[in-house]
Order: sequence, then C-alpha cells, then structure tokens
Amino acid sequence: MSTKNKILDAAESLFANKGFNGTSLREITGQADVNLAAVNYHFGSKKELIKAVMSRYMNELSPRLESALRQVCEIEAPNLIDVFSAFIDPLLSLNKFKDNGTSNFLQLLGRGYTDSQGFLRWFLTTQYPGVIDNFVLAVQKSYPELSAEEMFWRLHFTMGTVVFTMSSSDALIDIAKSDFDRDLQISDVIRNVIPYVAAGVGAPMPLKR
Amino acid sequence: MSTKNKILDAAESLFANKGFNGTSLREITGQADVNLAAVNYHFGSKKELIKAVMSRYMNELSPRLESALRQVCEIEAPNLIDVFSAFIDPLLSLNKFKDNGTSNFLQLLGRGYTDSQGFLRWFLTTQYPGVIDNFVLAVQKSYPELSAEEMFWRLHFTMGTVVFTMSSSDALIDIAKSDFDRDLQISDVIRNVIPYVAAGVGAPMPLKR
DNA sequence: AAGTAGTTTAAACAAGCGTTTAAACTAACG
DNA sequence: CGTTAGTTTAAACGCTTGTTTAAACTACTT
Repeated sequence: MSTKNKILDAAESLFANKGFNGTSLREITGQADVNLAAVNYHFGSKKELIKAVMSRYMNELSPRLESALRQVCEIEAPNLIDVFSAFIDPLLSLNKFKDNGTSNFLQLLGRGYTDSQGFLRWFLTTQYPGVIDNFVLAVQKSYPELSAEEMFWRLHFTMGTVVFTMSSSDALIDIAKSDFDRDLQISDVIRNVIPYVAAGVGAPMPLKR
Repeated sequence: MSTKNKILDAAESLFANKGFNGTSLREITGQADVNLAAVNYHFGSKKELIKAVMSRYMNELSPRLESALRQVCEIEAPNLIDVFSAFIDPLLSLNKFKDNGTSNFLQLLGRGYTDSQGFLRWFLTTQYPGVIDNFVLAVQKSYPELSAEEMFWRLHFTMGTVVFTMSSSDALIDIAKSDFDRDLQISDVIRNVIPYVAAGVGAPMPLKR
C-alpha cells in the first residue's frame, strides 16, 4: 500500500478515537509505519490531512446520499421515517469501502463538529451543499406544515443527536453488551436512532407565545 | 476576588469556548491576571482544575434538579414534557449564580463528553448518581410502556441532542439572528429543544424484528 | 520585633508539538 | 551509464505544553 494511503488509514482511526487536536502526527506516522516528515510531504500540513481524510469519505458518500434523498422526494406522500431511512444504505455502504468505515466516518463527523471551532461545518456546507439541500427538500415534502425556522432548529437537533450518538457508539455498544447482553453493530445503532429523530422532527408545531 | 476564583472563572469560559484540550494554563492565568504557577499551587494539576470547574456547577445544580424531578414523580399522570420542563428552572437558575452560567455549564457538559475520552461521564455518574436515578424514575412514570433497553437508547440520544445543541448554542443564536432576525437567548434554545426531545423519547416502541 | 504559615512570583524544566531542512535512496528515461 | 524526478529518511528547528523550583512577599501570631 502507498505511503499516502497508510497515512490516511492511520489518521482516520486515530482521529475518530481521540479527536483531531488529541492526535499527533507522530502517533499517526508511528501507527502507519512511515516517516514523520511524510505527512507534510504528501499533504502539506496537518489541517490538509484532516481535509483529505474527510474528503475520502464524503466523495464516496455524497452522491449516494443525494440520490437516495431525491428518490424519497419522488414518493407520493413520504414520511419522516422514509427520509431518515434514506441514510441507512449509503452510510452502511462505507463498510464495504473500508473496514469500520461507517463507524469511523460518523465519529469523525462528531469530532469535526466539536473540535476545531466549526471548521468542519464550513467545510461540509461549502464543499457538499447538495446533500443538505436535498435533505431539506425531502423533509419539507414529508412535513409541509413545519416552518422554516422550526425546521432549522430541528435539523440542528437531529445533527446533534446523530453526531453525538455516533461519536460515542463504541461505548454504547459495550454498555448494550454488558447491561442487556446484546451483541450490536453500528447498523443497529443507526436503526435505533431513526424512530427517535423522526419523532423529534415530526413533533407538533409548538403554540405561539 | 480570590486568586482561586479568578482562575475558576477564567478557566470556565475558556474551557466552554475552546474545550479542555484546546485551552492552555497560560491562557487561563493570562485572562485571570494571575501567575502561571497559581493553578498548580491551588489545584494541583490541570485535570483537578477541570473537576473543580465542573463541581462548582454540579454542586449548585444537582440538589435543585433532584428535587424538581421528584416533584414531577408526584404528579398523578405526568407526561414527558413535564419531565423535561423540570430542567428549565434549575438550569436557568445558574444564570443568577453567575453571568452566562447556564450557557457555560451546558457547553462544558458537551466538551466533557467528547473531549477527554469519557472522563466526564465517569465523573457525573459516580459523583452525582441521584440526578440520573430520579430522571429515569420520572421518565418511567411518564411512559411506562418504554422498555429498559429502549429507555437506555433514548436517554442517550437525548443527552446527545442537548449537549451538542448547547455546545454550539452561540453559533445557533447568531444564525437565528442573521437568518430569521430573532434575538434569542439560551432560555429560548432550551424551550425549543424540549418538544423535540419529548417527542423523541415518546416515540412509539418499534416493532420487534 | 522576630518568626512563621500562606501565597505569589519569575524562571527554568523536560517533553511534546507541527514543520523544515538537506542528504540519502529509488526507479525510470534518454 | 548518467541524469533526473520522486520519495524517504534522520535530524534539527522554534515553539508551546504542564509542571516544578526556590526566592520574594504578605499578614498574622508569639
């Protein structure tokens, strides 16, 4: 395997588990078994390496997501469960693309939102706006009564639920094993969260005060 | 004001805004206008300082929360909106206790959950178990059909929603101003999130597969 | 007034960080 | 074979980190 890919793989799992700030280039190059200077040679800087790790996933994911969400919009009367279920297959397809792909990607998403002062939010909204646009369209078709303002809040809450859940999914799976004797996978976590966020976004419009 | 409190105040706002890993002792002592060595003299280490910042809030908050949740349990037929609304007054009371108290505390909670590999989860569950126990009791009384396993998941999702929302509440308030011309406060964010999490936790039990 | 416990201070410590340098190595082409 | 472009390497750079040291200062007690 190429040095570049060895770095990307090592950086990905370390970033997912310990955050961007919490992972040093020496840890990455140590786990990748390459020279320290290779990161700056191939990627220029640590920040560019972070972008490269995220891009590798987003380039795989965003066309699948956009197409799945467009399909939902073509349903005659879609509901919110349909909308959120559209995420399942594209997300799980990351596991074929790479071992632990789904889990790593979702954890990275969580890290990027809390580490590094909103840099990742800028990255996603500017580099991959198509996903967000199609998602909003699908939600609007499923719940037309939802005002733009209310939608803004609820989509943000949903982002929080998903990102936070996934960034601690390893711990959750461990607890499910010890407390309920269940052997769960990341796909089970995804399936569990869908009814929750669908109900949250679909909550009745609150009365004006 | 005492050196100790100057350090605690500076550390609190810096930790909330930049995370625990992202804040150096030199930034803290610089903003507090005290000597660098004062942190280690008064608190022993950075880790102990983090605990002290969290404890200052939890010691104020946990008795109020426990009592509010116990009151909910005494309602004849409480619903989930009652349960989550019980958090409002205790959380907002932190604003009397300190400027920006509510916002800072909730942001710190979010930081602690994602920074520092679950150290804060250990801290909260071992040091303040009474809050969690009373919360679970109140949810059970409001939604008895919810299985223990389903409850575990949904409470975790809720934690994620709240913690993530609050850790980025400053950004949210800014967006609400620019996009919808609304001047919101942290209390408005709290009131917005309650219908969402109440609906999420109250979602119908999924069919067995 | 001398002594003492508590606090503050400037300075230094060792360790880790991201990045840069320049030399060594590799492989392909003319 | 010699040259050249691409890659890897060890070493060092300058800087920041949390922590420690020992001297200076403060305020209260004997």
